[in-house]
Amino acid sequence: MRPTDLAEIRRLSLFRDMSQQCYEQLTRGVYVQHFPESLTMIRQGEPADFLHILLDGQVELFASWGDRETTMSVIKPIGTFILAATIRDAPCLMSARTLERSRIMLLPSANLRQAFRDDRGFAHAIVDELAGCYRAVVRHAKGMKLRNSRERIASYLMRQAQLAGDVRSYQLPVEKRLLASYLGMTAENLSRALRGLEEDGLKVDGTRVIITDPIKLMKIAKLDMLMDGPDPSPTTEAASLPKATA
Amino acid sequence: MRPTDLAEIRRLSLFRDMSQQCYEQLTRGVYVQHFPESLTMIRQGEPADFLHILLDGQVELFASWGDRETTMSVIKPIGTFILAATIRDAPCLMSARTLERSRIMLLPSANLRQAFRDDRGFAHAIVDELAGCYRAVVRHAKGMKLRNSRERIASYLMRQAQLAGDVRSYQLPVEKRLLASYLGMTAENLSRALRGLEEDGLKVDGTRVIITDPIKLMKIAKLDMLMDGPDPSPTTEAASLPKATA
DNA sequence: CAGTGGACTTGATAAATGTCAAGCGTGAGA
DNA sequence: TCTCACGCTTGACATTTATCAAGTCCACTG
Repeated sequence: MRPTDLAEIRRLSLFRDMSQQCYEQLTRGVYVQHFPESLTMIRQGEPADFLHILLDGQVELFASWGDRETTMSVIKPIGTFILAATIRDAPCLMSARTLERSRIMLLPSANLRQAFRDDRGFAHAIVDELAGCYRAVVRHAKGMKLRNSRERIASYLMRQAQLAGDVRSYQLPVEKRLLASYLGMTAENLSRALRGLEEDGLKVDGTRVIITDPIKLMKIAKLDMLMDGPDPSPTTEAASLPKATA
Repeated sequence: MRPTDLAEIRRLSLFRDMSQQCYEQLTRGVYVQHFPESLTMIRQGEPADFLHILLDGQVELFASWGDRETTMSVIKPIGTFILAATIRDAPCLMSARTLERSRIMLLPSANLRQAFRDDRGFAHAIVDELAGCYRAVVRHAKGMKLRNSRERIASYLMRQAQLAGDVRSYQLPVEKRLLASYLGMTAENLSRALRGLEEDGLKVDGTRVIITDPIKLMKIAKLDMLMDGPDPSPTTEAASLPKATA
C-alpha cells in the first residue's frame, strides 16, 4: 500500500479513533486497488473475505434470484460494503459491481475481527457504521412497501435535490435504468411516470432534473425523516466518550 | 428485577460472554416487564431509550407513512428490537406493538453503550446480533423486490414448514391479515392467492397449513439460502476466540 | 342467548405495473 | 464518417394487485 493511501485511510472515521498499534496491525494485510468499470467484484453467496471500502468511484450492490435482478443500493465514497457478512463470516447476500472505475480498499475479514476485539474506538466505529447500514435498508424496505412507484420517484428525486444543497436543478447521479431497478420498477414505467410527474412540478430532461414546483411535488413525495433521511449525524455526543459534561 | 429473571438473562447469548463486573453494572438499570396484548410500546420517530429484549410472547415491528401501515417483522423469543436506534442514539424507524401478552426486558441505552465500551464479549455479541438483523432486512427487501406475491407466499409457507422441522403440516404462527401485511399485499389478495396455490401443492384451511406436494410448491417458492435463510449459525469458530486451532 | 365486532372470504371492478415490440438518439469504435 | 450497440421512450396489451362492497363465520360479551 502506498504511504499516501495509508495517510488518507487513517483519517477515515472508521479508523480515526484507533490506537496506533492496532491501526498498524489492522492495515498490515490491507491493500488498495483500482477496478475497471462494470466489473463484478463480489457475487452473492460467496464468502466475505474482505471488508470493502470505496475510496473513489461508484459501486452498485444488487441481488438476484433466478433470472431476476434488482439494485439494492449504490455506494459512493467514502462507503463500506459487505460489512455484515464480514462480521458474521457468512456468505454475502448481495453482489457488487463497479459503475465506474473505482478505487477500493480491501481489509481482510480476519484483521477486522481482530481489531474489533482489540480496539474500542474501532469497535465503536464498526457498530456505528453497521447500524447506519441497517437503517438504510430499513428505509429502503419501507419505501418499497409503503409507497407506490410514482411516490418513490418523487421522493427519491426530491431527496437528491436536498442532498445537492436544496437545489432546484441537478444532474441524475445514475442511469435511469439503474434508478428504475433501485426504485423497484421497470425502466419503461419510470419513463412513463416521469412524464406523468410533469403535471406535479417535476421535469426531467435527459439526466437533468428540474423541480419546477417544489410545493406541488412535495405533496406526492411527502419526504419523511424516518424513510428518506437524513439520519441524525452518526456518533454524536451521547454515543461517544463523555467530555463536555464534566 | 427478580433474581430468577437475572439468572435467566445471564444465559442469553448476548450476555453469556460478559465479565461478571460488567454484567452487574449493565443490569443495574435493567428491568423486566409484562405488556398486555395489542399494546404499542414504541412509536416510530421516538428516541430509543431502551434496547428491548423479548423473553416471552410475540411482538410486531411495523412502519407507517401517512395513513398507510406495513408489518416489517415479527419478533419471537429470544429476540431483540431497536438495537440500531439504541446504538446510534437515533429515533426509531419502526413502531412496535405486542401481538400477545409479552414479557420484555428493557435495557437502558446508556448502559448498553457503556457495556459495549467496557466488555469485548458483549461488544462482539452486539455486533453479531446487529449483523443478523441487517441480514434479515436485506432478505426481506430482496423478497419484496424479486418475487411476486404468489412467490412470496409460497416461499414463506415452505420456509415455515422447514423451521417447524421439515413438516408437511403446521399451524400458521400469525393471523392472515398480519401475514398479508408482512408479505406486502392486501388480505384479500392473500386469500385469493392461497386459493390459487391449491393447484400447486398447498392447502390452507383456517390456520392449518398443509403442503400436499412439496416438489410442486418448491417450483414456485424456489427457496434460497440467501433470501430465505437460514443464516450460518451466528458467532461460529472463525468469529470467536480461536481455541481448537491452537 | 342474542348481539356485536373483527377476521376472513368472495366477486366485481379499477388501478398499477409489467411485457413485448418498435423506434429514436447518441456515443464508442471500426 | 459510418455503423452498431445500447439506453431511453412510446404504444398496445397482459398481468398483477388494490379497492370496494357484501356476506360468512366465529369468538367474545352484555
